[in-house]
Amino acid sequence: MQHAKKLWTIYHALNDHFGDLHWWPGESQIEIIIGAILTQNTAWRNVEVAIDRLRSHRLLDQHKLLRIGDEELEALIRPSGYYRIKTQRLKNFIQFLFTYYDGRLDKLFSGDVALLRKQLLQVKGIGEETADSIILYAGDKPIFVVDAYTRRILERHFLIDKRATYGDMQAYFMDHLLRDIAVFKQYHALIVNTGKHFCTKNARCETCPLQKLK
DNA sequence: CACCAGGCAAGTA
DNA sequence: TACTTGCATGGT
Repeated sequence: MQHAKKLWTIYHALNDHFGDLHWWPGESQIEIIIGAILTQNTAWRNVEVAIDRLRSHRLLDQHKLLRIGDEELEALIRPSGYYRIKTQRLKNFIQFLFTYYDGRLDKLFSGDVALLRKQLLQVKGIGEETADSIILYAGDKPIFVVDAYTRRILERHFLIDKRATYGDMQAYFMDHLLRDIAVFKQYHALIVNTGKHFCTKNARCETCPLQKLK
């Protein structure tokens, strides 16, 4: 109850400041999935360049990506960094999609969420945050996405201790908020924006909308 | 120049 | 379980 109240207070403070962020940026399910993999430990602006290059080559399409050679894909996504390993990660996902779901995203997202999450985590290169981003933003299914900003903000506001795992933090949100897909999407988006603008690694801004809550 | 960015896997102890 | 390291580009 106490936790729920804090989380809603934070949500409303951030929501008043940033407004509706309409996440995830991306026009199709496959584009969102590709972005989720490419943005791993990488600035989003670099990912945008890579995605635009794929778009201009009409490659935001699992059927096309199934056929593409490693070298061509590496060259196209190079601006997003880790381009060799990310090429393999993208192809790992595409292989998975065709092996178990006939290459169809509607099939991928038609079953049980918990099972889907386990399956995604089997794909080499998809960890918890990437799996949850795919499920929430591409699949439009209720799950909360945790990232480095989430940990930093929760720690700085004494809502979790340093030893908390990803699952601990995810449960913290999912157990104390309404199970509302739109809220989950917006809350994570608000956290990322707060992290980018106010709560960077070694800078804490006095104008952060959360400062006045303390 | 150093440090950071919407992680993950593999190795070590 | 809990650290450590490699992966790579582009902005500040």
